Amino acid sequence: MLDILGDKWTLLVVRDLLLSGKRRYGEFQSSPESIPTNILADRLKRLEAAGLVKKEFYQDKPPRAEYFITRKGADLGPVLQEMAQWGQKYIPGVITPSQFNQPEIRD
Amino acid sequence: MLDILGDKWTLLVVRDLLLSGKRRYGEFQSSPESIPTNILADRLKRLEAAGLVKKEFYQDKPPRAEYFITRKGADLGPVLQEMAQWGQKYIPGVITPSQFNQPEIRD
DNA sequence: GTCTATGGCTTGCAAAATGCAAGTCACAAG
DNA sequence: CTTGTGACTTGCATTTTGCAAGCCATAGAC
Repeated sequence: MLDILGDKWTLLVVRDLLLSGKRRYGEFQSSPESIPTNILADRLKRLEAAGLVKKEFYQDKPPRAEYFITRKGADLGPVLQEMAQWGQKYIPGVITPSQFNQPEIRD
Repeated sequence: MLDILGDKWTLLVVRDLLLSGKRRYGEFQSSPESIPTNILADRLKRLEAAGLVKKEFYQDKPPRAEYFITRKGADLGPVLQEMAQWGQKYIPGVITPSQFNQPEIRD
């Protein structure tokens, strides 16, 4: 399990998918933590391989895709929420969004 | 937050402290995931610096210490439990101990 | 006394992962 | 036909990891 999630950037991508409703490459890149682009590509691949994320093309020329969270990935919600609470309590300046959007799940 | 926890080995050490009641260097080393010894030393230092762990010497010659979880560290319990549940559900062969021990907290 | 073991680390170094900048590819707009 | 956008890939220097070995103090075995 920690082989998949034991890594800063992976969790961040899952968080964006799950709590912020981000779907596109550019949206992930624009997160304030500014993930390096090659790492982002790599993590999306790994997450897809691990079945936490589904990649779907919404056009062919040029190929453009969106990333959706799967049920398996969405079930990490409680973990992220607990982490958010902990961060809120102990780390000054953590901003937890007051409301989460409910992500669209695709399997 | 992920600066502290976004790393496989750190979480593993916290888990051992929190759920398995381990306190000594050798006990952490003997976990089935077999953390490299230099990494272990480094993570314990970081955890102490981050205030999740307290190091206490129980003898002087030779110096021998035990590591205790702090309140701050113990509050990660719910996160670990959620992770454990997720792992149980999705990763075959994860063994969750049927009972956790209640850790001694030192601040 | 000398050898071996134990606990808790540190050191050296090769291998892997990361971070940054730059390049690519397909198209769309001005 | 030059510029821009989105989604990546590539190259390479830096950092982190993993493995083995070494070290230090003391306790127990012979």
